[in-house]
Order: sequence, then structure tokens, then C-alpha cells
Amino acid sequence: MRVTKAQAQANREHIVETASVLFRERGFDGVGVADLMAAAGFTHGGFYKHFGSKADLMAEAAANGLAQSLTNNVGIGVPEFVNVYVSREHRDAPGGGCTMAALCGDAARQPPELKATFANGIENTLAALESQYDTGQEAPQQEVRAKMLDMLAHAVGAIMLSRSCPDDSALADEILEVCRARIIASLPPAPAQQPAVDTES
Amino acid sequence: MRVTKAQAQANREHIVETASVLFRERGFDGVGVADLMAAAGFTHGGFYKHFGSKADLMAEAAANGLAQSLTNNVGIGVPEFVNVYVSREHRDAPGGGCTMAALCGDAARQPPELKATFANGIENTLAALESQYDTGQEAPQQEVRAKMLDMLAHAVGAIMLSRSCPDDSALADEILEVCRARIIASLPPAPAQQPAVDTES
DNA sequence: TGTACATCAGTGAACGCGCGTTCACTGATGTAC
DNA sequence: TGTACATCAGTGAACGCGCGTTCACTGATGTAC
Repeated sequence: MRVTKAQAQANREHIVETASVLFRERGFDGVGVADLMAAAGFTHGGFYKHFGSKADLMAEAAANGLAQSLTNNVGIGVPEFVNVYVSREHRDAPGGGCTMAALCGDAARQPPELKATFANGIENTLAALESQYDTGQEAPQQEVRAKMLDMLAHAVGAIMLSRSCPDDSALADEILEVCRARIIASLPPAPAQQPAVDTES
Repeated sequence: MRVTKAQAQANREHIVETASVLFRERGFDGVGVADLMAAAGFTHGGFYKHFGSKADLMAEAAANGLAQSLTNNVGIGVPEFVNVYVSREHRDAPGGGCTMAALCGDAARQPPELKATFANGIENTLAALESQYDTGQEAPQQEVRAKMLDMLAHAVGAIMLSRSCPDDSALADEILEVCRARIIASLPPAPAQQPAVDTES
């Protein structure tokens, strides 16, 4: 049952995207090759026509997920990004959410190639955040980068800690609410001292 | 080869502590029952004389690790805690480090019982941090709790993100250094506006 | 205190199962003429 | 354009392996008398 080259390429991409979601939901070890292929609408045997190994797909799926989380959050501005990111909706839907938050615990135990993919995803996310971060005043690029890196770690920690609590627990929600408010409050260098500046001026 | 009741109890505790370290190093799925028992100096068959299942041990080992991270950091003060926590030494030694940072990614996919154990560990850590947090001024208990919860998520995120980067990468170190400095700077409510107050006055 | 027997922590072979991976096969696609 | 053949994406059975768990067994401990 051979298939068009274009169809085969589309199938391959579909498998990567399916894997990207499933890995975020269940972790790398929680998704088998047969599971994955069935979820994508295929039988497991064809897997190795597309990928050298499960580890290879893990790297591709991670890269795909890391890139996707970027395109999902382009141009909304940093405070709104934090509102969307540090939310119950995001916490409760890891499959469609941030790959860093869903898989960085797993990534820490993976071989260097996959960690490099992760570091690359972090760098790209950082670059996107930097470009959207308006301090309302001149700020050296290094300072902006540090601020966004700090904010990202903060937000990732909030989601991950919240996800490790029982689904209906007050603590899980408290973590999100406390952290969201404080991350947003920390965004402009000194919000209370510096009244809102019209960015269109 | 039966063994003294006291010895059996000691062996059981030794298995839990060994598991606590190995799970932090390799994750719940990365440690088999046979691995674990061998590391503790036993054969695998005896495991079920002590524990009903691997899942039961996971909960006990997590509780043990979460309690341990508390006793390791009693009385050193919050800024010093951050210095020790958000460090390369901690990042590079997960087996002896914080159970939250090592396993909260795994915990998010575990059954409610284990998540409840995790939430309990977070609450206990919070209580310990609150008792050590000196704002230099009067602050409502709720505000102190929020500050410590926020700080904990921030520190956990920094370690986890750093661990997901390649071992020798500049980004891994940058994350730690940037976050450590900023977390510490954020500790007193307004460090720049409020010069050091002699706490002995 | 000494003796006989039950208990049970620890051993190591064995179990069923699911995993990642391989392979012979199918049949539509792609290609050479 | 039409024909003959090679290619190869996808199928599904099979592989070896390691996992969590079970079990008959051992022999020192604990207990009853």
C-alpha cells in the first residue's frame, strides 16, 4: 500500500505532531511506539520507515513542540503571555501547552542531543520574549534577556509545581494565582514608581 | 535467613532511602525494583515483604525525600537557602537534592495519592520557609506565605530549566546565575528603598 | 534456662506482559522505455 | 501516452528483553511450654 511522496511526508509530520502532544501529556516513557502510531492512525511497523529510533522521534517531537509554543504566543505582549501561561487552562492541558513545562523534568535525564534541542528551544523562546518586552524605558539588551530568562523560569516553576498537586487541591490553584500576580507585578522594572507610558507617543 | 525485627525495620528504611535517592536521579520510571533492591544490597524477591507494590514505595520514597530536604535546610535563613538551592552543586547532584525539583515533572503524571504526598511536602516546606523569613518589618502571615510560595516556584523552575540544558552549556549556568541573583534581590519587600535594619534592635 | 516448633525476612527461579525493534509481505506509486 | 518493472510506505506477526510481580524454599528469629 504505497503512498504518494507528498502523502508520506504529510503522514510523517502528522506522526511528529501527534507524538509532540502525547509526550507532553504522558512523558517520554509514557508513550510507546505502538500507542503513538495508533493515535496517529497507523500500525506500528511503519514507524521505522520514518524514524531511526524512538529517541530520534523524541528529539524531533520536542523540537516541534518547542517551536510551536513560540508561534502560539507571538505578538501578544509579555504581560498577556504570563496571563495565558500561568493559568489553570494551561496547567490542565499539557498536551497543547508549553513543552518546557511538560517535559523539562524528563529532558534532564535524556542524552545530550535531546538536551541540546531543549536548550535551543529555550534560546528561541527567549529571543521571542525579548522582542516583545517593552520596559517603557531604555534598557540594555543583556538586562532584558536576564529579565525574560528569570520570568520564564519563574513561570515554568509555577506550572510544574501546580501540576504536581492533586487536581482539585486548593494549593494547586494558590500556586498559580500567587505566582501569576507576582510575575506580572515584577515585569516593568519598577511599576509603582513609573506610571504607564503611552507606547504610541 | 530470617532477620531480627529491628534489622528488618532498618533494612526497610534503608530501601526507602536508597529509592528516594535513585528516583531523584533517574525518575520513577528509570529505576526498576530489581535495580533498587540490588543498590540497597538485597535481591529483588524480598521487596514485597516490605511494600505492597512499586507505587507504594514511590509514595513513601517521595515523602521521605520531601521531608529530608526540609531537615537539610533548617535555620540557615531564606537568602542562604536560595544560595544553596539555586546553585550548580544542587543542579548537578539531584540524588541528594530537592525532591520537588527532581520529581515534580514525574509527579504530575502520577495518581492522586502520590500527588497528595507532593502537595503535603510543598506545604511543609512552605511552613519551614515562612518561619525563617524575616522581612525586616511587620508583614501579614498571608503575605509571607505568598512570598515564600512564589520564591519556591521560582527556584524550582530555575533548577529544572537549567537541568534540561546540556551539562556543559553556557545557558544552563546563565539560568542559575540570573535567577539566583534576582530571587535573592526580590527577597526583602523593597531592598533598595529600605536600608538594612539591625535585627537586634 | 532449655527444647520444639511456628514464623517470616530474604533468596532466586519463574510468570505474564508490554516494550522497542525487525522482517517478510502487500500493492499503489514512481520510473524507464 | 502506454506498458513493464522497481521502489517503498504501510501492514502485522514475531523477536528478544526487561519490567513488576509471584512463589517455593531457606534458615535464623521469635515463641510456647
